Amino acid sequence: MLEISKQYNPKEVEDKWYKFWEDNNLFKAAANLDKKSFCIVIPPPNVTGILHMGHALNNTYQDILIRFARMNNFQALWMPGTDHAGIATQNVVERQLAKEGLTRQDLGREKFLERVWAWRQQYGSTIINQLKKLGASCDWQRTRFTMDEAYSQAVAEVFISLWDKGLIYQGDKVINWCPRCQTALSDEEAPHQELESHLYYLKYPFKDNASEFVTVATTRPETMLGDSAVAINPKDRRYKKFIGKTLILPLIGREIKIIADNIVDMKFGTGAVKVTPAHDPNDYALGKIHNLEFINIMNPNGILNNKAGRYQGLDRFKARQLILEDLKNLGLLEKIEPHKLSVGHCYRCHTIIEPYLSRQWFVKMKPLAKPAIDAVKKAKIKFYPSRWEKVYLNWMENIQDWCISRQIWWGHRLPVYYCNTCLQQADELTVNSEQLIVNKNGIIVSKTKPEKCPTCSSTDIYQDSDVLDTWFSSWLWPFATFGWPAKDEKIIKDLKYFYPTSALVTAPEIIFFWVARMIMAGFEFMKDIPFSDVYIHGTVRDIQGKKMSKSLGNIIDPLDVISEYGADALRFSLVSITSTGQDVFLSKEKFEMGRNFANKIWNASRFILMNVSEQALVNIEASKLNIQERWILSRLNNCTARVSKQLKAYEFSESAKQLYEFFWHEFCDWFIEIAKEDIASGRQMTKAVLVLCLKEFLKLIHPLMPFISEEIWSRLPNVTSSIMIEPYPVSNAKLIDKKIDREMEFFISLISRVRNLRVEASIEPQKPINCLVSVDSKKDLEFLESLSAKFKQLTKSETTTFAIKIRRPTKAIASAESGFTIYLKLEGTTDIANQLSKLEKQIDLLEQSIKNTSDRLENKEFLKNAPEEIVNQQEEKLETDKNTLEKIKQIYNALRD
RNA sequence: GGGCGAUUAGCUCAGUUGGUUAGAGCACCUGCUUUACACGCAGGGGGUCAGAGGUUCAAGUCCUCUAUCGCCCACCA
Repeated sequence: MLEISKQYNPKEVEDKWYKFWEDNNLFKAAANLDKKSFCIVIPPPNVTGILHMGHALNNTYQDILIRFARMNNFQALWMPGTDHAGIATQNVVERQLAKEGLTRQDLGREKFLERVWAWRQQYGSTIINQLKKLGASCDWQRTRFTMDEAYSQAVAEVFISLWDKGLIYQGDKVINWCPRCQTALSDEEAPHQELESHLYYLKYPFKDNASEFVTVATTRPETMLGDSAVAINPKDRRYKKFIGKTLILPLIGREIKIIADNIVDMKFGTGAVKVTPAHDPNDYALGKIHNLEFINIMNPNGILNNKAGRYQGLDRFKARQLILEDLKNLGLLEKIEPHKLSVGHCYRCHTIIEPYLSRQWFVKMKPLAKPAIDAVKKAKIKFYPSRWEKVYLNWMENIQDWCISRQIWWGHRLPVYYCNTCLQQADELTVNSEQLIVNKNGIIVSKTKPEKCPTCSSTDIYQDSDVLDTWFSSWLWPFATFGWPAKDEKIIKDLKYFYPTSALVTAPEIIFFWVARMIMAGFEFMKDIPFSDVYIHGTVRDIQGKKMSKSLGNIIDPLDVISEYGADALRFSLVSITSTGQDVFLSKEKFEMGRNFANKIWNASRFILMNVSEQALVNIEASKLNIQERWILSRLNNCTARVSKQLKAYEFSESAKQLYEFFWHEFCDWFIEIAKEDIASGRQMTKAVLVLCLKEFLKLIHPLMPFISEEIWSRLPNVTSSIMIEPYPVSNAKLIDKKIDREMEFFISLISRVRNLRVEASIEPQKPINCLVSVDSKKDLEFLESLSAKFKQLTKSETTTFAIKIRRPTKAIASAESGFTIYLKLEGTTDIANQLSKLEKQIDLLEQSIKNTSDRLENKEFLKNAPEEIVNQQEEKLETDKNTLEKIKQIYNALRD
């Protein structure tokens, strides 16, 4: 046993056990009708991803749930996989190409995609390997990728199904456009951030009188090049008379009309608003209603085009500066005011979004949202913490159509084909007020390329070049990972068994992107919820509360923490620090807690293993247990009950604290210390209890700290199989003994008092003392006498006398609590003044407390309203306080004399 | 403009349905090479629970308002 090192070294342990678990297929889960299923689908990390603290937290929770369920005899499946992450991945590969001086256009679509697949081949499993370091017990043989052939079939199937139902349409709309990525984005992909900007007041002269103007206010002056009207509110007295008049658009010289619309806010700016239908969603609506010209002034890359006159070729922000200068020179810039505005930013590259008119594909969301709203309202799906339900419902009830087409190459290409012949014959596609394409001629939606056009039999057919939003594949994750819509027997069996899944664990920023859409897809395609519980955890931040990001340089790399402190330390620290749903502020030092705890577990185990031989342990018989053994079993079962309850309720940090408290402060601090002498004297029952407690504790902690628990487990006598497949401990209520708990509390406070007295009296730590304990009742006396050897051992006293109400010995210092007074024979000098002041303080506190309590008990309202239990409690408290006060006063008076 | 969260010890945070003297980890102070562990042991100091009002026999906990910080949503050009 001596080969066990003094310090726990996770490096020697973790990889070994992970390999063992994988080699023995312990993460594997197939449909098994003899067991209940428990399934979690992993939030698929991006293939470009590297493990960060957010992943560490997210996956630790999932692993805890899965391991807990597995040990509770569920058929537990954690379905892993990665997401192709369209824009993100394309950006990574394009950056790589740029280093070679190439663009994706240089390669062409096909060659570029080959490059991406090659990249994926090389780096795509990085994050999977990192999850393994964390201890994630996913069924890796099932690992899915959103661009797998089967998965892509599911995506196409879904597109076609929605198209057939009229829920997908192509339309011209002002959408969020990223000029850097050069693609459309959904509203969720263009989060707004507030900027300190300006409101510019521009003067537009009248056609018939160039010395008169209408002043408009705008935050994006460059868009004036595309103006096709100025709008005012018809009720606005200032402008009423101008309705229908013509203005000359400065710099461009185009004639534009003044129109009236109720949408215009008279109080904002000047009350007159420039209308740019191709570059603003509101103006677009106005343009539709008033039949205005849609003038697109910009190329997809944010450079102004030939509609921009002499500003053609300039970047949108350079053009803004120049236009302002020019207007100023012409005397047409009235003023500039500081103005806060919130602007959309590309969620991938943070470039400012351009509202941009283009033809895109959309999903009509309102019909999909309905069952998804009901499911949450009727609690078929529950959020933890529940406050997220409101956020979810608010979004769902105001849901907008979803722009799903992206002008990039990496992703699922739209299963849409165009017949050139039909398109040429068809009139320009007309769009009705709902943005639905009315004339579908020429559009063919199909899983594979049709050989000829079903309408005209032409073979001049080409595929739409757009790909689908990444989330258009992710929203199918809970069932497409099982192989839906294929009809193989195995796939159907698995789906039926594991779907709906049990819990989904994710961060709040993913609720709209993914959680909400999965719920909608679940109802639409599986006719059922995708999961019943959604656990939303907080965001991991640095110690100043900032999000961790590479650019801020405030990242704590989980892999560093693992290599320095171990995966168990990482997991345990994260979970204990993070309270339900709150953001967590991290610094490296915080992981010391987990490391220290692992080390404590290690050393306590080392101690037990050094003292327990390989021989068969005696059976534990309740009747043969002594007080401390009964006590620790009571505490163990109390802990077991609470931890199980907490894990079922997603109270992870509570369970971590519970386990920490039990193991460190009850088992190690008291039981092992007390047990040392019993071990020395060869008491077999104590050894059996030690081993039992350790075993049960290891099982309890295993979901949180899988590696160290497995390592120690494997070293225990008579252990042959993995702790992973042990049944999770169940609390035995009969062993929870409140009376013993109270008695031990009494004993513990007695020991603490003695130790405290020692320090106060400056008695050297090792010096044996003579201790007299006076108790109030015979019952207490008997109890203490049964523990008298332990008392001596723990207080290092040479002689100990217990008695009922002894008289105070001369030359002694003393200390008291309600049930006892302790006297230490005084030798040499002691700091009496210090003693007195301590006692005075104690007296003050007690007197205050007694006053409060008796006031309460004299209050008739209190007696009338408070439950009996509380009244009794207060009466008891008054008694014990009085009792203690009396004792302390005696000590005080004696000492003073 | 709406919504949510936070404000408790020097720091980071717990505190279940209101009910004894408000807890933990870290940091701090005093001791300790006590043969499991200094990543440790023993003892200790430290809080007007952001502020104001209210409900109640009883408020850190419930209600209202205020302040500060943070996050999310929203087509104020």
